Amino acid sequence: MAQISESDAGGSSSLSKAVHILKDLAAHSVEGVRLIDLARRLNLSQPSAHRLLKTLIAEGMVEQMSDSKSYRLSLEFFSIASQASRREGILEIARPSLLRLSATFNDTVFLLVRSNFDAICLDRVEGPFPIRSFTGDIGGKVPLGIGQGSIAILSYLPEEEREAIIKFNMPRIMDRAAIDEVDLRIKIEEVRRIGAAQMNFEMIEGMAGLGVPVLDRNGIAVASLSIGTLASRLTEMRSSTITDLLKSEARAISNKLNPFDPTLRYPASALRAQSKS
Amino acid sequence: MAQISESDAGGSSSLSKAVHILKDLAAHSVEGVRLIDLARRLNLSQPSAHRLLKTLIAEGMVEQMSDSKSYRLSLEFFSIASQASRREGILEIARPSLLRLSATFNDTVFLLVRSNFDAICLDRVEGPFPIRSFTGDIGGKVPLGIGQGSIAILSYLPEEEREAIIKFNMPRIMDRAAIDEVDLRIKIEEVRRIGAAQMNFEMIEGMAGLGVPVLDRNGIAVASLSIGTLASRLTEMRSSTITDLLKSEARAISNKLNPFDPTLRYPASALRAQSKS
DNA sequence: TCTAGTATTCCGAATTATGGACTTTTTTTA
DNA sequence: TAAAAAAAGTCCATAATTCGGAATACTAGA
Repeated sequence: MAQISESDAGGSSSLSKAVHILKDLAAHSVEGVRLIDLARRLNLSQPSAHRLLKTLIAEGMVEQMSDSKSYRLSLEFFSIASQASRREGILEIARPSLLRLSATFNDTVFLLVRSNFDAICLDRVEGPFPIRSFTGDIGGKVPLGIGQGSIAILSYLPEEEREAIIKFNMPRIMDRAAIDEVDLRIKIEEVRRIGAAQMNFEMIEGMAGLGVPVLDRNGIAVASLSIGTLASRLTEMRSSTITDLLKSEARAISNKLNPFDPTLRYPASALRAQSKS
Repeated sequence: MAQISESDAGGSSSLSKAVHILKDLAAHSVEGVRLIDLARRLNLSQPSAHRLLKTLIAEGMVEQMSDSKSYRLSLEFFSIASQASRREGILEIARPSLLRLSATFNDTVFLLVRSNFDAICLDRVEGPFPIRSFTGDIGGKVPLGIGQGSIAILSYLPEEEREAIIKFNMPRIMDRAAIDEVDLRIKIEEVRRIGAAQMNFEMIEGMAGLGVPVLDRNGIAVASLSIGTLASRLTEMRSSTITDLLKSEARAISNKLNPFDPTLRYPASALRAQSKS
């Protein structure tokens, strides 16, 4: 699954390897990872992998299961991350919307957030039907351009940025979906016209979905709200109601998100006073 | 705040520094962190800090805010971290119980999990009253021995381990609560007798709580279920009902956790087949 | 008990990180 | 608005750290 990723351009280092290790551990967090498998998957020598793991353990990011010798991410890692009070952020703000939507439609609802060239699934509320989606579970990533939520975001990025992303992502997209650049551009135009991304053609058999962007104050997408459901359940009528509700929740989130985003709006100097060590 | 931590014993490395950077970024995630401040706080030369940050950015763990030049953790980091909490699946398994409990009592319910010498709050469902707890929000940590949920776990660890923890944690505990070792040991015995930890003496004024352990098949605590409420609401009668319900939910979780905990019970070989790269 | 297959440790070779000095950019002050 | 100050980012010779082959210690299965 998780490739070594990216062009190895320039500053490779032991740190990169360590990060790859963390990612690999995350990808196999349930069963844990054995040293050998890790080393093989990431093309590391066994001693190197071992040394890095040892350091990561010393730093509390990783732990070794006592039964088997397998390694996995430590909870402290999770704890550190959640300490980062991005908590005040979109996740908490959006959660009530997700719950409302899920309860209203009896479908699975997703919150995707843009991260560079990808959309990351930040939250997900399950409906009663088992849904297969591109993003997979919370934490999953898709290239911008695949799936409704993801396309909804892509469609509402500044043109220049969008172009760059399309250029970069097109190969990745074609790799995973039967779409070419023309299809994608047509789709984007449609999304911008309607304000929502609907999947007519089924990219996963039997599945369908609908996504709308969550915009910042400049009208640029930072996230998206989407639902995934059985294709048979997405009739014309339902689909229009759903779109409306998604849009209104997205707007609600935008409003809560925007009024004060100090990290973006205020001159950096104004904040600095607080951060005396 | 965040110290450079620990004895610098043995394997120091650039990786350690990188981890310190990540922790520092986590601690200052609201405003973002400037290169200089980071370097000063962590005793790094500016070029080193810069180089490490560059690598972390290349790996997608960190991003640079475009307005100021400050750095902060990227969403991908959070994405990886959230995988860490999914390890045992206990989060998903326990959530329904939390919801039920919270709905039944109208109080705040916590799921704590053991992590080395601490208990980490993995999940928390809010009741209508604002509750202050030791663990704080999701992701928060307390030393094992402080608070009901935490004591519930401590009480059901193997004796030897428990002793080691008490020895290690006692200073940290006394630092934060008016309890000495004798009090703690008496408390633990009581918990083991009753099967639940109840806070009679109020450690946070006006607050009270009740916690029960979630045991693995060997009767060792891996987590705890607890509620936090106003002291005035924890009458004798309520308290006994609540205890019963907590216990029954804890047992339910245990059962779901145990019958198939492949990572623990099955010969490692049985699992390996699946984990072909 | 023996025999893989792994995990862990050692250690000399060499690749990599390091920080002083320098350039560029941003912010503050006059 | 310009000049000064502060911070960000870059370069490079030096020094230290990482690297991986090989040896050793475990562990599970036969």
